[in-house]
Amino acid sequence: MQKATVTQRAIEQLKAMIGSGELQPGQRLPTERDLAVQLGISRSSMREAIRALTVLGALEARHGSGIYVTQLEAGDLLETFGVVADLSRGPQLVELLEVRRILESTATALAAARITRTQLAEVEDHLAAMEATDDPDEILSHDLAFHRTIAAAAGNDTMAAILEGLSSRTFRARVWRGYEQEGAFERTRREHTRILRALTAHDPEAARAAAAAHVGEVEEWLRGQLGNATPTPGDRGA
Amino acid sequence: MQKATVTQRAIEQLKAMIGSGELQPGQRLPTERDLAVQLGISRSSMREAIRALTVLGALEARHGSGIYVTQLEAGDLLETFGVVADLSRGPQLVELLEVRRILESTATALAAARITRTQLAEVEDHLAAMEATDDPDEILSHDLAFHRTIAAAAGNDTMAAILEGLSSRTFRARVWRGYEQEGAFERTRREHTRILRALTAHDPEAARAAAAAHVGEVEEWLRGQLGNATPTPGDRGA
DNA sequence: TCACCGGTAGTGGTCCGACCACTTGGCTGG
DNA sequence: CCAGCCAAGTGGTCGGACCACTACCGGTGA
Repeated sequence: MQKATVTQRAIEQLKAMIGSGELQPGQRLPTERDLAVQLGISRSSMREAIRALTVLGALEARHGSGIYVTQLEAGDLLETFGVVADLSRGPQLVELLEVRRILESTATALAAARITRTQLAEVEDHLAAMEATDDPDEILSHDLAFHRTIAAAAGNDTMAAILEGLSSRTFRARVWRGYEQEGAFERTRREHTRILRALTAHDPEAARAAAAAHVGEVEEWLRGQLGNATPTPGDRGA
Repeated sequence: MQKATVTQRAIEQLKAMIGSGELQPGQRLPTERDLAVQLGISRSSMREAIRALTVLGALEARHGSGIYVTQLEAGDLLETFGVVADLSRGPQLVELLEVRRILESTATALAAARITRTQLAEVEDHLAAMEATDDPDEILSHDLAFHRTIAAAAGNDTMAAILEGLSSRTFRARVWRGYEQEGAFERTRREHTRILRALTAHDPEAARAAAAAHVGEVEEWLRGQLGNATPTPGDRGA
């Protein structure tokens, strides 16, 4: 471990400082120049280390102000999860959907037990908004909000953040481009309605089943696409 | 979107090139200097962009050789997940364990249905090795391998990679330091044995229950710790 | 007195050019 | 023919300069 690059070591040191609590959430770090001196490296290398922790969601650099530790909450650290979904291809997309199915069904079940009247109304609004427009972008947007609200109601922010990454806009846009063109719209509408009904009835088991079926539907469709000669979005043929 | 920093834009461009398939897995990129010229930025900024995609697991820089696109497999891209676990604190650790419980129980259930004789033997070996030594490090090591082998047998590499991150060495070491000191060893042994029995019997439901109970045990313990005054590992008291 | 505003010191962002460390592949000499 | 050396090319590091932006402080006028 002695032969690691200088930058890599700087990353580890910063990570250790954050992990050990030496650097508290929200706290401001010394300047890039000072940090570089402290760790005995050049400012260039220091900047690379900072950039690394920035993309990981642990640090945040504000131009003209300074470098700060994020709140280290689920949303901050799991933002990179969306990148994974964006760069995944072919069979891996199916695996991701499988993970989503597992988590989403559980989250929906939890939500059924815990959801408040206010949250329930919000879910209903998004469902209504989906049916009120023809603009695909807007539909997708409300679809995402529909599931996001449910995930939030489940009460586990970490799970919600992961699901957010697994449903990121570009990821879904890629898959849905083909999916919705097969007239799957009506089916999606029915599935969403069933989920909402289960939530309203506070019936976890029904909610779990409805959510699993909903995601599983897309999953199955995508699995079928992979067998075809027609290249699936995100599947760059060898 | 026009006002983003130069480096940030370079990151997006590289990401887009990979996502669109313009850059294939394993392919070698132009040199840093050439890339900088292509995107019209300095080499410093280009290096930061490359560093960013390197920590995300999308690129790999080999000193003296060049920059290459990774295979973009689950293991490559989800490596950052371990960092999340390392930097999470207090209540967030419980949420992570909850996610792990959900995924691990499902993975174990899947494994029960699909596991081969060879894999089963491997799981058994790790269990035996755990009981044959007193060295905590070695025990933890075989414990991780025990679950890793099961996750692999489930047949979903993406899920296995996520679980790997959720069980990363430092994460578990932090939690276990206190956990195992409460004589939870014997209980862990019993739980592992029950999991193995369910796998051997190819009984998914029993496997799911055993795995959920296993993780849930630690989860409950940690939840209890948070209420105490005694600072939990990873919980830097305000 | 207080709100406004201009300036200014300090911060991150960008660029440049040089040199170092390592890999690779070809060339040389046995 | 092969082993070993050597040189070109690559990423890694460094230092310094300048730009863009923020935040704070002081003066100014109502």
